[in-house]
Amino acid sequence: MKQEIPNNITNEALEDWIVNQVFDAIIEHQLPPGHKLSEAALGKAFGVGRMHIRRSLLLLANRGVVDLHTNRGAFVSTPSVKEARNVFEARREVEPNITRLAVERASSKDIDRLRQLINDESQAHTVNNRREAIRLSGQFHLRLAQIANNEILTKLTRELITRSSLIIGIYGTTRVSDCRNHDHEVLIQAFLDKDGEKASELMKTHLCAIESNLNFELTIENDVDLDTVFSR
Amino acid sequence: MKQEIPNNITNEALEDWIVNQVFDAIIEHQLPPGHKLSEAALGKAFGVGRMHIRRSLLLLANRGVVDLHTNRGAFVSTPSVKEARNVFEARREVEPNITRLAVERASSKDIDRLRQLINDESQAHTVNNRREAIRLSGQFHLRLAQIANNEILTKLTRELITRSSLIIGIYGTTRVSDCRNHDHEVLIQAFLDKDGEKASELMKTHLCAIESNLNFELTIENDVDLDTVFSR
DNA sequence: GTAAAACAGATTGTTAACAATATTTTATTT
DNA sequence: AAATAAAATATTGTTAACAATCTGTTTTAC
Repeated sequence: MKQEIPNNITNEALEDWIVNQVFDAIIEHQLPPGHKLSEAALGKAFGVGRMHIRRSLLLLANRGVVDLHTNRGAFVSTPSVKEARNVFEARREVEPNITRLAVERASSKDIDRLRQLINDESQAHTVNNRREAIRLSGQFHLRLAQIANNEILTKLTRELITRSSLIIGIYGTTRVSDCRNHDHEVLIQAFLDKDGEKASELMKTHLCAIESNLNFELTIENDVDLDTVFSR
Repeated sequence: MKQEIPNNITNEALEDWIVNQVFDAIIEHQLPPGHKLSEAALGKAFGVGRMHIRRSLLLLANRGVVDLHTNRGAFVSTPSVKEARNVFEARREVEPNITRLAVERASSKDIDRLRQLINDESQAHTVNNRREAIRLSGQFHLRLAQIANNEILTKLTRELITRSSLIIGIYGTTRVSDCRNHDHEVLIQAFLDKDGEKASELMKTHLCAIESNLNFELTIENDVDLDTVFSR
């Protein structure tokens, strides 16, 4: 059973789409850390040639989601505890400042859309959609960078979010984003008050809270059938 | 005349090496912004197959150094004024914090190596080696992230430095890094005093100074022979 | 004479076969 | 029976040929 590729997809977007599919599967614990990603199996699962798979794997490696070993192939990355700590330290150094910028530059429409993201995330939690909740939580942080209106900062943030999502997906406890939902709401208030300093502080403690809820005990998973993972 | 490839280079490093060669050529104004990078010409210049070239171009595109257009090829990126502003805004938001961390974590040996970099940069200026001066200036900033001892922050910084170097290479006035050399020396003093706040402030003003020395009037260059550019 | 259309050339995108390397299985020896 | 060695299998890396697309030129029509 091969995955259905969306119609009218451009060549360039195809590889991005594959990248996201694989990434989501990792977040959902369907592809455990260290799992071998064979080119042939992926190609068969997605119904595309090896070339596209190889390019996608290169992009995934560039994002730190998989590790490439010469002549041995690609493996789902297993972020070390140290790397996880580094990612959150980086976020603590970067995102509070971005949040301050975002407060300065946010329109009322921006704030509305932030609120919408919070609602969607809440919804995902009530239906126990773990992947979607993690994704939306990341989207919230990414949106802040977009509001700050700086493409470079947005790209940096996206990289941090990607790594974070991987880490939370692997090491996060089930309700980790749930108990944080309130943080996002308080942050909204700081936006309404145009209080950049407050928002910056809130973001910092928010990130500390997320990190403190990680659990670094790995669960070993069994065999995986790529065709099953990528078909629905 | 094809470029000589270093002996005993591993497959993986080959593409990184090509990436750096192309990047250097762009910094040195040998490859002007907007210039078409044909796969065949590059392959011939480096004496490697198209596959390696295509992978290198993908990596360069990922770094924002070249733009890829489907069915049309790769072109040297022309950072817009807006993008240049964004890069420096991003650096102002990120690097002062990294500098503060670096001050907290720097050993006396680290400080010595920073001083060495400043000397090398000075040397490059005296012999009018523009590319080397830009590279070393970037190395100084990168070293700060390494001293902060966080691989993620180091990677983010490397991306910012890469984009910056491209921008300075294209828009920078000849003596831009020269008059900034003193800034780096003052920064060293803050390191010796273990004054993280001072260092953070100095970094911020330093970055503002660099940005204010950019000149956004493009000079149009003529034809380029890749074989000549990449051989010496 | 200008503009549109058709053609020729060149360049990129894709596929498939081949080569090199790693992994697994089998066989042999102690 | 365990460990090592050798062969078979499978996987990745590379190359080259082919297809699709674009670019520039020439031709043709108005």
